[in-house]
Amino acid sequence: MDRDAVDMILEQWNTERPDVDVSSMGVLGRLNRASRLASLEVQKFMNQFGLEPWEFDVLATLRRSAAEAPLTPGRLASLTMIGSAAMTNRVDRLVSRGLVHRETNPENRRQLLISLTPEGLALVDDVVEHHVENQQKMLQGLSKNEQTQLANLLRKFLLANHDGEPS
Amino acid sequence: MDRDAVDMILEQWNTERPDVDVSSMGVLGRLNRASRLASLEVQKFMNQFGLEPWEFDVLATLRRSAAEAPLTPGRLASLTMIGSAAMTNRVDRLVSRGLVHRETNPENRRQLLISLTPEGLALVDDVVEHHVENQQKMLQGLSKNEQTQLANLLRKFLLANHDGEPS
DNA sequence: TCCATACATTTCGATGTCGAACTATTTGAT
DNA sequence: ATCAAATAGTTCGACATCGAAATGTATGGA
Repeated sequence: MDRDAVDMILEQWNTERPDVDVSSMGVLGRLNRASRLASLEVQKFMNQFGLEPWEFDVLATLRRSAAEAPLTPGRLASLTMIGSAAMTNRVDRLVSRGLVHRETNPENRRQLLISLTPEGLALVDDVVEHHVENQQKMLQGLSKNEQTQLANLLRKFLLANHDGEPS
Repeated sequence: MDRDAVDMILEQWNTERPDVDVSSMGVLGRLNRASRLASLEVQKFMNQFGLEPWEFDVLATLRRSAAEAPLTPGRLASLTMIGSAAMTNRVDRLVSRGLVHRETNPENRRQLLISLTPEGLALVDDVVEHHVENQQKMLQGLSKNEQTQLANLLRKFLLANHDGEPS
């Protein structure tokens, strides 16, 4: 098996601090780098469609939740893992691009309900197909079996570290 | 095996768009979430030592490279995966905290050489020990064997996607 | 030797996020 | 029925990053 940049880093640590067991960096360092690398690729990909990754993130969250009650900014924020202040900003921009609707909930006038416009729906339905194709290209270095293994190990990590969003 | 948040997301997609194979999201979605989760934990951990993660990142990069020629801002930037403009800012702050030294290279006055002060060295040497302990705690949901598998799969992903920094 | 080019770093303007303070609405205890 | 507390969203100021332009230094060919 070939060596990667993290192998070099671990070697440096073992030279400088042989008393410290840095094997955990072999896992978490690669986790970090792999995620960055994938995000960069998604950025390049989305830009081809005139989208920023955060825009797709919101649109896709709305699209896949179609069966549920309409989403509020707060719920959208927690689903996309950002603060509510940032979601105000994101919704602003998506509204002015005509991709989502923002209307106050008549049954609870503290909340807003965010929904896809026909344009937003058509866009996300188109982009998501190409997006998963692009993801498959990123994963083609791993066999289908290895992909499943990787997903399972990451799930285990997530569950062990209390991942999960509030109701 | 228990279900996590990503399982729910995949299920939603399968309901809304059964024509799209979203299994790649099972891998890359978890990769993203796991990395975020780990970064948040590192943030909390570093704050206990009065450090921001980016500060530790720079100090640790300097520390583990001690055997090599001193690092320039540009090299530091590429090793820590940020732009050179951001590294100017980081070094500024670390200098004013007295943790690193910045001096022009007499042999090439375009470059600067960044080095740890005694205070910076002592700090990073202390923190890194606790840091890896904290990382081990994050990984304790996985057996030693599973940790190795995970590292190997991530390495394979990284190599397949041309990770690696310029010389 | 001169000067165009390459290189290393910094400055500048723009962007996106965060936490805290603020406004508006609802809920629940009395 | 009233009002304090809880909830939802927005505004504000601070901060770290980015890409592009600017500055300063070195190199190599004529």
